[in-house]
Amino acid sequence: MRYWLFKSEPSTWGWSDQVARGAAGEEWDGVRNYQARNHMREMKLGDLGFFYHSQKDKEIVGIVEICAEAHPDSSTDDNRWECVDIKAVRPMVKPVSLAMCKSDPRLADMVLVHNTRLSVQPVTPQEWHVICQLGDTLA
DNA sequence: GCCAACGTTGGC
DNA sequence: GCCAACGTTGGC
Repeated sequence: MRYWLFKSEPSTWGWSDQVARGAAGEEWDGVRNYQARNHMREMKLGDLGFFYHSQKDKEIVGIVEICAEAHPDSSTDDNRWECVDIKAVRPMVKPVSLAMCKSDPRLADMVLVHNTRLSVQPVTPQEWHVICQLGDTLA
């Protein structure tokens, strides 16, 4: 089991949109970055991820689960691009802000802290548990 | 709104 | 194959 982080601008696709899809989940489409795509190719059914709001909020707001492994991105005919499907599992009891991540020494090496532009990122198990604690949320 | 970081494109 | 120019993202 591995852990991930999905970044989205809430005005485009936010946590409430994700929750509205329910158990059916939704394609994480539109990614046009090789690093991000490669991470999605590594994802397995049942892997968990954080859902992060970029721009205005800058905080981790929920937990999602991979409900379909990598497949062609239906938003393009270009077969280079693939995506996974994710479904909402539960919200963070308390959102964990970027500022909190930056100020916690245990999260100093987190990709989110230091490669702000990558939209799909790996999260280590240690980082996963620290953030769940900060968010008062069940890992 | 600005700017730094990063990825991509295209000329050579 | 290198590198300058350009576009995009996202934090501040």
